[in-house]
Amino acid sequence: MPAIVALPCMCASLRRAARALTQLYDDALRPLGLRATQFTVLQALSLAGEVSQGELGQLLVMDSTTLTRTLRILSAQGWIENRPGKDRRERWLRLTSAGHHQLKRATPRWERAQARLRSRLGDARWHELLKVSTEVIGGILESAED
Amino acid sequence: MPAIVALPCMCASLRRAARALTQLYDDALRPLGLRATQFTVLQALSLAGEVSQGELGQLLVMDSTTLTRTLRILSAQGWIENRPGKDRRERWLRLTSAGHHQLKRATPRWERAQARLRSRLGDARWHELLKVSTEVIGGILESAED
DNA sequence: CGGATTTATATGTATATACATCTATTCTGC
DNA sequence: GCAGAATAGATGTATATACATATAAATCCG
Repeated sequence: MPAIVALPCMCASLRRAARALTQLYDDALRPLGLRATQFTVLQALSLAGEVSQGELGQLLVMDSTTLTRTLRILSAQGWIENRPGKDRRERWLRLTSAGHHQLKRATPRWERAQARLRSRLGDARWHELLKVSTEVIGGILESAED
Repeated sequence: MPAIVALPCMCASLRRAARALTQLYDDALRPLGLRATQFTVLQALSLAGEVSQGELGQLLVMDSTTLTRTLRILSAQGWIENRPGKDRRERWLRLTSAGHHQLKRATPRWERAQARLRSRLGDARWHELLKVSTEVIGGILESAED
């Protein structure tokens, strides 16, 4: 096993960690034909309830046009549905019952991946990483204001 | 500015942070026609010296076949060159002088992005995040051994 | 009210990413 | 040394991602 060398660039370091994490979660979810990213969208919709595509993009800090393609895949699987709102430019998204079911089926595997990682990291670093990976975004969005 | 909501999934949280970071660094490097990912490869090669594609993949925790495409772009720009090693399956990679020059040109912009983020985050969290984002990978690779 | 502006999403395009598979090469056991 | 296994990288394919631009709808202002 190669030792993991620190990188001086925060962006490179976080992207690298994200790649490694994605491997772990993708492996866990692969038997269900679900990618980590797709699981994230299902879980986010389950937590957020009915939201517009733009709101989902804000929640995930993801360009809302990027979501167009991912949502199309999830729609094709029958896991989400969308309908126009009063403002007919918007699309309101929610899980279908098949989507709820798929999320439910995937959740134990996701929990095992989380638990495995958490036990390897230790609770302190686990919470630390979860917290800082959320906080760091604020620092970036502030900068972008100007 | 939307408040950033914590996500329960570590993978989702890290991927989201990586997207946000990538925005910041891409914005900083855009005037040079360089993506954050490409900068990462140039910087990694500068730090690592001449390495094979596989070794670079290990350093970045990136599938070495993924590198094939990125390296092609950097080669087309004249920033890297590769030659076969004694083992003729391998490709040994290194920066060209144009590559060194491009890295040098990009470095001040990268440093400003790093400094901006670091001052927003504070030194403690900056170091924390850099450390944990490196350590978390070990936890994953161990799991994958079995 | 109506034209100009803004906004939400879709589409075209380029890069990032991994996996399955393929080819060329090296290594291993005999 | 050779046949079979293992390895390095290339290629095909699918998804992830952002940006520029297009389209449609809403809002603003005179």
